[in-house]
Amino acid sequence: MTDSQRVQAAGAKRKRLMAAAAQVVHRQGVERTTIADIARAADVPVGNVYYYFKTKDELVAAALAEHERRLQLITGELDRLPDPRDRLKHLVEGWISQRDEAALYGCPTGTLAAELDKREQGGLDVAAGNLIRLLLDWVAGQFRELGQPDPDALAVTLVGAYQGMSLLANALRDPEIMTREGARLVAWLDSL
Amino acid sequence: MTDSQRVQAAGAKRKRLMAAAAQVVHRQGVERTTIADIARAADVPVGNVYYYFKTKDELVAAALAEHERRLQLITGELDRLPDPRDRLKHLVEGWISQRDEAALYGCPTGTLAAELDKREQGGLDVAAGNLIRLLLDWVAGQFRELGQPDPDALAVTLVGAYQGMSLLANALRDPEIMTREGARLVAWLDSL
Amino acid sequence: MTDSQRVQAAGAKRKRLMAAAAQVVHRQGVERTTIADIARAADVPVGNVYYYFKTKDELVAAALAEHERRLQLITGELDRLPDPRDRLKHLVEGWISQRDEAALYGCPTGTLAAELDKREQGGLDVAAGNLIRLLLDWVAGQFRELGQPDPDALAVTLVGAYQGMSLLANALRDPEIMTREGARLVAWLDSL
Amino acid sequence: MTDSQRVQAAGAKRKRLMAAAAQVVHRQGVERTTIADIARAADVPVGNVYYYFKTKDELVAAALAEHERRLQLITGELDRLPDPRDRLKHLVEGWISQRDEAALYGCPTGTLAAELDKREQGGLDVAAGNLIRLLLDWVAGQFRELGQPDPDALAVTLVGAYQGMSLLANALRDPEIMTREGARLVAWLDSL
DNA sequence: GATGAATGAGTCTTCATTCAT
DNA sequence: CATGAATGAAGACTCATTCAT
Repeated sequence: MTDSQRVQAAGAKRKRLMAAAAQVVHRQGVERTTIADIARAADVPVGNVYYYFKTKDELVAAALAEHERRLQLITGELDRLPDPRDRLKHLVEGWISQRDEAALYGCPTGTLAAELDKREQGGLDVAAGNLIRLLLDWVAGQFRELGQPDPDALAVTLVGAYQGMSLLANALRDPEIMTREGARLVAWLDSL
Repeated sequence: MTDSQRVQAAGAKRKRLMAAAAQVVHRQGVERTTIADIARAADVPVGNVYYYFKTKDELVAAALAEHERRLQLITGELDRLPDPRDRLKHLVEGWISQRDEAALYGCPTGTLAAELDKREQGGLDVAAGNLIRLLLDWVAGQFRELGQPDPDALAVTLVGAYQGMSLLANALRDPEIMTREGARLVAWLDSL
Repeated sequence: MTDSQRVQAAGAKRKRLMAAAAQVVHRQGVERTTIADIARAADVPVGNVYYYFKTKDELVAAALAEHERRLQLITGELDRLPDPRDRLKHLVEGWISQRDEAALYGCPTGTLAAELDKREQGGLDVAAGNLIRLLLDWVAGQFRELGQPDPDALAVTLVGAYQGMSLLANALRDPEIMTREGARLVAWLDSL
Repeated sequence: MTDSQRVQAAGAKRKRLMAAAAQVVHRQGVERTTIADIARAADVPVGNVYYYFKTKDELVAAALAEHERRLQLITGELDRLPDPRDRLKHLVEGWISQRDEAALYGCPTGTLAAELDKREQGGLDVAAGNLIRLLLDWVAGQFRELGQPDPDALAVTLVGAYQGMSLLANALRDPEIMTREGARLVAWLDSL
């Protein structure tokens, strides 16, 4: 193994841990997830996890960062579309396509934020809030480009609707809620 | 102390525990709440809790039942209004009036459902779903009375919006989100 | 078991833990002593230790308190002697009588203070210092009664000599150092 | 880099590790010092430490050896003085000049010996004892040259006083104890 | 029923030591 | 020799649950 391969492997392990943290925490929640769970999912010995993340909270922060990375990927992709309305509609369609995941585990960011907001220390609640704000800001930017009078309020409405429908789909174990509400949102976007 | 007084006292203790469970769990989340936390809030000795609730899960179920009781109280009150549209508008205004609580801890039912849905066993996830369904059904009933074509879908939209705005208010620590989105919902109800 | 017996038993367990903490910590040092070691010595299940002492540091503080209690016992006993010079001489003779213990584990208070002073947080270093100050003050009081011009300095000399001879006896594993240095101190006291 | 330079560099690294071990262990104690602490202080990668010292105990032994080396330096220097009484007085004055260090961390050798004597295996306790014996023997030699009847006992008294005053200065965080007791020792040496 | 105390399984975290290159 | 990474054996601490009166 050459040096660059080793560095890659090390970076790869860190990435595996981040992805595993994001996935396992999404499925089980922060509090019900043990370091051992994440280690197992990433195929890393427990003791070794601490080489990459000094505390469980750092792993949760890494999960948040992973979700942020994914959000950036998605919005980056959408930004290539010329029409902001199309961007928003594709965003909603992406949500709909994740309906089964949402019905099983809810929105990754939303459920994480809800759980972390129960904490009083550590600042992870703020980090989760910032992640949601990132989405809100991007959405507001699209409404602004569309010439809407109050883009921030519209962003809250759209993202709020997403969070609400994810929560209901999850609570009722019914992915079709995502489909129906998603369709309504697309129609609403078209009506603006 | 007579027997009936004792029974009353015992019943009172049970009620105190349910109310404490509902409150503490709302504030701290299920996993971060210990039996001792609830016992302290209810002013009941720890060892005694188990005479009323055999497991922690039963206490969580009791918290759910307490929220159901409160929901029944609210809808029962609203049912006295002659106009179903008014009932829904008052419901939304009630949500707005709870904005500070929502910004601090989110919607009691929604955050509880989100957390319990991460579980695979015990059936508490179903119980939480049923509680939300209760609200959905009542809301759908109002839309039905209003002669709306798809009352169930409208109920999902309204309750989803509530869950979403609560989550955002909580994540961003901004109660005004409740005020603004609530106003939008009232206007929407008026427009139907 | 009656209530008073139960209270006694509970108090007895706490005392057992304090005595065990004092002994085991003296023998093994703070850092090499595990909670399990103390629990075993006190014949208490590990988990139960935390009912009485919330952290390991509290157990160490309890060991310090135990040593303070013993010091109070000793000085209280010595105070019954009419002559302050006799009190000091008996104090030294007590040290000599502990020579085997000293050769094996050093002075309980001194070794504890030396170890705790390596810490930066927690305040246990200060507590250990206060314990030593207690002995210093009592000794200074005797010198004062004897009409000595600088009782505090003499106390430092006497207690310092005790700490030094304990450390040397321990390091060289030679209890006779206590005997010889003790005899010198007694002669010195007589010469004042 | 030539071979001899490499050997020199390697030797330098070893020396850096020994010095770092002596310093860090003095400040933090053996048990609270990690290999990583020493490696960092010596600016040596952690994994590399094991090429020089196979175990942590060997590093502690190296710290002892470093203290022995320093002791040899000091006594070697003092041996150049013609008068053994002067040698002892300078020795004491050296202790006084280290008073701030003593108040913060105690006597390096004494605290190390006290901590190592809590161990049952490994022989480090014996090594620490030997180091102290080295000092005792040198001091006894001076008293012998002075024609004192019991030089060994006097050495125990002098070194014991040093250990005691260091411990008290450390426990009470008061360097002036070193100054005052040191002055007393100098006067005592003059009176012999 | 009431209560303080007891129990032990589970979790996070640290760190000496070893390994692969 | 050099080095970052790997490993696993502890150890502190928590807490749901049970027990003895």
